[in-house]
Amino acid sequence: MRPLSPRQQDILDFIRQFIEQEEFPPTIAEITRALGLKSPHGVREQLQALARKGAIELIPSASRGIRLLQKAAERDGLPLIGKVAAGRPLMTEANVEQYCKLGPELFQNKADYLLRVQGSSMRDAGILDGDLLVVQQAAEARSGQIVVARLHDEVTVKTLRLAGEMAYLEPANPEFPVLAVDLSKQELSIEGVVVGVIRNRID
Amino acid sequence: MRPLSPRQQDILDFIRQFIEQEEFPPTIAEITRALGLKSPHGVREQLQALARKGAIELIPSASRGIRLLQKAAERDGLPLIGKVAAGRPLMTEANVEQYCKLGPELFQNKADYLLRVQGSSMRDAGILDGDLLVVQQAAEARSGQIVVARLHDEVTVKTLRLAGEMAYLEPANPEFPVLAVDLSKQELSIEGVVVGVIRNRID
DNA sequence: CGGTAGACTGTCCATAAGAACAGTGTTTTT
DNA sequence: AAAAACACTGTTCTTATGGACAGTCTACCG
Repeated sequence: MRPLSPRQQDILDFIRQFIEQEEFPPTIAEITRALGLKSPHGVREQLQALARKGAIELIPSASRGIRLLQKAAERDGLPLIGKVAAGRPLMTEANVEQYCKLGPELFQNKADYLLRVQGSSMRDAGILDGDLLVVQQAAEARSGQIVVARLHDEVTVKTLRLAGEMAYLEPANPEFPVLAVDLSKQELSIEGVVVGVIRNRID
Repeated sequence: MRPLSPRQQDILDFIRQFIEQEEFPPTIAEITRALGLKSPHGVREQLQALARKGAIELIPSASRGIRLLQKAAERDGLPLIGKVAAGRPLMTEANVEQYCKLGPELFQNKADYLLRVQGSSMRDAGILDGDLLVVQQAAEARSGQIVVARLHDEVTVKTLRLAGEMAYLEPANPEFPVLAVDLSKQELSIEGVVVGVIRNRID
């Protein structure tokens, strides 16, 4: 989306806030008054500019015919990725089981997708089989973070430890082995960082 | 709220569906057309009836001035209860830290409120200090369920075990003791059943 | 048996609101 | 230096929309 001018941002912010408060979009005249302008035509042009830039959609001849075109994540929620098909990127249509709405209050807007945990290798970190991990997409991670990583075409969730050229993928369960990766020889790709956990089945 | 007539329910359903699809409420004329009616006045009366019955709010003179009055949980999200003030019921205004929106896809609409965990007595059940428990309000629970219970004016989260007149509140951490309650002598009140866990701080 | 609520048709009015045209001046980009 | 985008004022036109009045018919409820 092309960048918005400050004034266009003002208008967009006002529309957003108005919808939040009133539950329906404002009329052009209401926007005009709110911005302290005297003629509705200026606002009208700005709305058309916003529509051209893809920020909103204008429904012709409909009163309050303004629709915000926010990103899919806000409208449909976060994609929930269940089984991961081998060899394909995580966020593929085929991997998405459903979409889950999650307020931005939790996870501070960091969440990009949800991933269903398979196995109990992170049990001692309070991550159990069947839990949903809240993942922020990232290509890099700091040592000590719990990451979603891809190694030999397999996706795994482990605590990342970095030491020079070596990377260690540590489980949080003594029954599982630590995976050691020599970054100069093998490729380890970080898919994301775990920022939260959701468990919706108790027992 | 007084019961709605079938026709009023139709209209309410249509408004709901229209908002879902278009992101703004319909005009009276649009409702009229959608229901296959020929005069807008009938619809108008029905809308006023719906407003009297508290299902909607009509904003005078505003085009599309219909506001759905659904329950607070749907609009504001679930109340998040942080520290519990002693001696007072859980769901008191003063106990609510904030409201969190959670889609109904997770937790199948069972969630009534969120409760912040204090302490690690349920560690081995994957419930850690600071986690948010998703709680369904209930006065009774089955043996084996993880419950929010009140004992001597103190709120605690434990696994419930029932055996005749005795109730046991079992922690999921060997460092904590099992609480035994003789139901014929002491009162144990169940506040709710844990139906999920949310962790929004990793590390 | 009258009263009330529900479920409409049909007409009319005032105004709310989108759409369009004619301008003005500034800033940014090419 | 010209073109394009930005940021407006001001006016006019049409239609979309809420609001009101006058009726009709049915089903209940006490």
